[in-house]
Amino acid sequence: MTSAASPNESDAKPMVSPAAVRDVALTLFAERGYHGTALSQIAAALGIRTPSLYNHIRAKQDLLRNIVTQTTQEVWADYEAAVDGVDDIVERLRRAARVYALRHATHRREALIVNRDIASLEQPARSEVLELRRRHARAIQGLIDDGVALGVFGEQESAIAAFAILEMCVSIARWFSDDGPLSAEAVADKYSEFALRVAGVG
Amino acid sequence: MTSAASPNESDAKPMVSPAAVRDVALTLFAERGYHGTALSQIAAALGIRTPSLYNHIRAKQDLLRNIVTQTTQEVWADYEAAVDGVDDIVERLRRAARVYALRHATHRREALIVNRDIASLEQPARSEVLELRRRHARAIQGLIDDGVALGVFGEQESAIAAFAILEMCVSIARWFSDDGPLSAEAVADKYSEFALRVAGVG
DNA sequence: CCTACCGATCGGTAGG
DNA sequence: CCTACCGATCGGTAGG
Repeated sequence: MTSAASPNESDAKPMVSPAAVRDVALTLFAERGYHGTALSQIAAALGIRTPSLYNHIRAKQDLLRNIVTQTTQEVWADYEAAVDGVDDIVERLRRAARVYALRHATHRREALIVNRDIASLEQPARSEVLELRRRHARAIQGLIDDGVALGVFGEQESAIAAFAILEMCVSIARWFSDDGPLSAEAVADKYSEFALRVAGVG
Repeated sequence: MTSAASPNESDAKPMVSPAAVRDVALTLFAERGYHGTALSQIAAALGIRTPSLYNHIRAKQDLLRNIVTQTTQEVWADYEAAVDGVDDIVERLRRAARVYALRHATHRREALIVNRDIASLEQPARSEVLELRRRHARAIQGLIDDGVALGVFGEQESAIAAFAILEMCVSIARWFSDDGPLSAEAVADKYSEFALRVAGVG
């Protein structure tokens, strides 16, 4: 009885790591919010006592900052990769919306936390995250402006349309399930079509 | 110096009421979330001590329940009034989306709380609110189904389109300002157009 | 990884 | 509307 216990839960032995703490925090923050989650709950889910968490993290706030900043940076990297080398403006917007929608179906917990607990993120991280999000929104707005200039998109209110498209995609995190009838890819395809319609394509 | 002090803030005298407590709670819950707001902060904003709040409320949870249930009921009443007596299916969806969008521009704090702190609402209120929201979403989905059956709308995935439309409107609460270039009515008009496009009109 | 413990703050009550 | 106070819980530290 000294080795190879069950992976986690109440009566297990070892098996805790910074990544495991982060994963539990991801689940609980997404469910109850940052302020609604106590470190004692994270510890309990891992089968350890609260002070033992400090072998893996330095502070509760670090968990939030880690989750939110990493996710936001990945969103921007996704965007750049999605439009890189693509010339057609319809295809650029389609891909930008698609990759954003896809992330919200495949990283639901991260998305819920980013969009709910940013106010709980301390400075300077909060400002950095907000700046990166603004850059993303402006990029989407720029795509719409480009399409309008080319006579391909009809929506003149590009800033509002960009917000509407992004937030529509964010909402996927609130209902998507891997057990549902549609795959993450199918949902992403559908939402990228919605995005083009909002931009006034065709 | 015995009567008629400034309306509120630190050095005022009387002027607190259940409605005033609710209004401050609305602002602080919207800013920091339910669990992120302490009753001591609400009291401080009103210029009174924490225990004095209990002359106006019975518990912190009552404030949240009051805000969330009232808002949700108003949303449903808005919907029913908006489509009542309207036959044309395009106009029905336009009005349903318009009134929902308008509410999110004119009741931003309520909207932010409803969409962020429902998990903090205790039972049975939470189930009641979620049921009413589902009814609303199904009603929007029904409008899309009707339009598709009539050959007016092109979007077959009516459930997903309904969610996308609703959440797009919700997001207005995250950026709208009365000081911005567009009025609440202009924004509501724009979003109701977005809604029709998502439904695949024309 | 633990027990023991810290000061601070939480929502809320007693009793004016 | 207040002061005084309650038990519970918070994030976090000491010291193994």
